[in-house]
Amino acid sequence: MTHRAPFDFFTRSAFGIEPGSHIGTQLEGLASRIDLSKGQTAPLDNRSDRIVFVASGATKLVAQASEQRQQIVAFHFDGDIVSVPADGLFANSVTALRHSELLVFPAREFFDSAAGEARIARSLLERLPIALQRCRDRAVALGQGSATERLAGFLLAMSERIGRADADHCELDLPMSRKEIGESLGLTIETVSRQFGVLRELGLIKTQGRSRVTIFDRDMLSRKAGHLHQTQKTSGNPTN
Amino acid sequence: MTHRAPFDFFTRSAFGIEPGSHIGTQLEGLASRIDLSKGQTAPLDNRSDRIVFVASGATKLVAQASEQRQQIVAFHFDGDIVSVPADGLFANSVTALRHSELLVFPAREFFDSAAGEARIARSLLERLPIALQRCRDRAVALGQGSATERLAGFLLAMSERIGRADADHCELDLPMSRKEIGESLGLTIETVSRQFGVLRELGLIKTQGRSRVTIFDRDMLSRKAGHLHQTQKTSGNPTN
DNA sequence: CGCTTAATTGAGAGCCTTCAATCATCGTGG
DNA sequence: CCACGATGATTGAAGGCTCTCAATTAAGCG
Repeated sequence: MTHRAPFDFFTRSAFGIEPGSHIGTQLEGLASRIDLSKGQTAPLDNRSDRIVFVASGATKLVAQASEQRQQIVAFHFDGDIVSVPADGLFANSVTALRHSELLVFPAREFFDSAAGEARIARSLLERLPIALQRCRDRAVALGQGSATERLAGFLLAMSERIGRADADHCELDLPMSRKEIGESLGLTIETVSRQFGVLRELGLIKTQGRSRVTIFDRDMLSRKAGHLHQTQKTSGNPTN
Repeated sequence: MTHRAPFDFFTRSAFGIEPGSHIGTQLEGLASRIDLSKGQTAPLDNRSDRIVFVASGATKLVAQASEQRQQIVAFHFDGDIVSVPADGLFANSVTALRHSELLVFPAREFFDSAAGEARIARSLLERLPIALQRCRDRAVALGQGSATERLAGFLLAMSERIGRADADHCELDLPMSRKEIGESLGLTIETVSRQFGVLRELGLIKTQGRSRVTIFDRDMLSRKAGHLHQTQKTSGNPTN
């Protein structure tokens, strides 16, 4: 990738605008390009909000309360846009799970520019509620779900984002360690490992090596995750 | 309030635009006005996303996995904008904690209109990341925090949104029951009650009746919540 | 003032965590 | 290509925190 390839990918893939357009150059002026190798943390100024575009790679967004206690708030992959707030209740940071290329924007200026361009604004208004919904689903899982349910839900979510569906079963190469899965689900390494064992013995998944997971029965896994199913969906409420 | 007062309040307070403007009428055409009394659930069509504006009152956004298991995803108050997705992993609903006036928009059309109006787009791009951040903070609390930490964090968050700060201490009238607090924090009624007791015996709060809470020591409460404090904030990282 | 519902308090059970040890994986060097 | 070492993952046993079940007390409304 040349030095400006990430930005072109950004404008095109994220917003469907051609590089070189007025708004494109405007946004490019705001961007800082960052290259992270595995395990590196992006040097973000935590005094104001940032918008980070993951051009390639895989990253984790980490919230840190104390030195010892940290939680992974979200994982992000190629083409994802991440909203990274200034430190609030917790300190936030973006760390690469593998080599990643990022574009970093100051949030305020980015939104100022984006708001004036209908196409970009529309795209952001499309993406942000999705991120919000992902976060809510996670919050529900963290609040209500058992360890097994959390891991089942995690595997399903990951398979939808980075899985390779192959007929009935689905292959998955997890770019994160058990420790990181645990930090994302609010569980310990050991519990995560035990739950992998549970799902394995139920015949729902197979694991090969540290990162390869094969999902045999998506539907049953979804049931184990405590997710809503067709039969139990609230029947259409006509008003509105 | 007259029948169109909520909408005028909506355009003005949420976006700073005057009623009667082109975009104002356009949005008004999309809106359905809903009046909910305490305990009532908004009759939302769960087949597509909605945007709900809480003109007055207090509401809870509930995610329901099964009949028995439901979690409160967020509370909303006067002037809040709520993004209510179509049923995904869980079914979503909006229920009034007390009498509330809502404006309901179909999300797609709402965003289509909003994207073309820089002022509105900018305002939404301001609000959505805040909602996202609130959700993330909750997710961290649910994933990592003990029962005491969760309640402490909850009380702080509520005091910031609906508390009356009075010199050193802060008074709070909680519009939700212990059950609803529990459903929001992923705890049982009993545990919530016990944690109120813990915070009370620590001298951090006082409770009067079912809903009145007085916070004596915000700072200590914040510490109990496991939140980041000035002394432990990561020192400014200059790059970017 | 009495009744209904919500909140508090107590005792025991279950799930996850913690601590500890063993095993597997994978990158490295021979 | 294999052996080796380091790190990550798995497995086991004991303890703690929250949940469950049950009873009592308090609050708020008619």
